[in-house]
Amino acid sequence: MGRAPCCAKVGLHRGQWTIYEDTLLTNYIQLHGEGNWRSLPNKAGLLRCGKSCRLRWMNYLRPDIKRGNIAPDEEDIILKMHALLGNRWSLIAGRLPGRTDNEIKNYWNTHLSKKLREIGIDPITHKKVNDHDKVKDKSSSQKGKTMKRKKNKKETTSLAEIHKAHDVPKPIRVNSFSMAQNDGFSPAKENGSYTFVDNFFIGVHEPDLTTSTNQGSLEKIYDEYLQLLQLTDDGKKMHA
DNA sequence: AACAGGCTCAACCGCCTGTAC
DNA sequence: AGTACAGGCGGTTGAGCCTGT
Repeated sequence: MGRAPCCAKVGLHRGQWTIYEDTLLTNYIQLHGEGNWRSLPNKAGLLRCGKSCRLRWMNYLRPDIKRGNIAPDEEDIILKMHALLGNRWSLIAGRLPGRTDNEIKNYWNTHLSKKLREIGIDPITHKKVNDHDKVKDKSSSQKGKTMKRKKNKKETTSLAEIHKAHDVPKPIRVNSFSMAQNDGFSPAKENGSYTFVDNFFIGVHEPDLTTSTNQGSLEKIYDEYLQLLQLTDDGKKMHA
């Protein structure tokens, strides 16, 4: 028996949300709270898929959404977290209050991955690439819109497989982390303005701890994730 | 000014996971 | 234990804007 679609798609609105739809959704959630996304559109009088409502709320309408450019310290967190976790955008977003996974994903794809490539860092492995690879990559990035659109599934799968090579444990779904600070953090090696740990690129900016986020310093955040990875790794060994 | 190509980001799609029954 | 459903996630798309020629 096949899986039922998340919603009947016939007769539903798609594409850009109107101000009226936004108002309906916001009003409904303010009255009844989040959740029950499947039944929400009917109750709120929206001709939208429940998933679409959830996405609109999470990525745009939520009152705690932070708008505007990504700050350098936020960028550092993204780089460090991506180096540790790969494309676990929701986990990374959990460390950036007011930022959404979609926003971070977009920022990574449009700015950071490009930036890394320009300074000779592979955005997937976070390791230095040689000049030959850089040239190759540059030429491929200049391909036209059509070529970009024709990117097929197979290619993306192989990228996903590369990510798996990080051997990053699949995280449990959580909204945020709260862990004890680990004091066993080894200082990063400096290479110009780039920061490497054992030849593994973890950031462009020198972390400015005087402008750290209200979640704590970057070092602390980084420590937490290292500890998390350590714990998960220990757990695997215990079960093996 | 007009056009083409590039860039950005909101939204969609399909799969995965957790949970209730 | 098996099944179905709801929610969540990451990858991808495409409309609209920007920029260079």
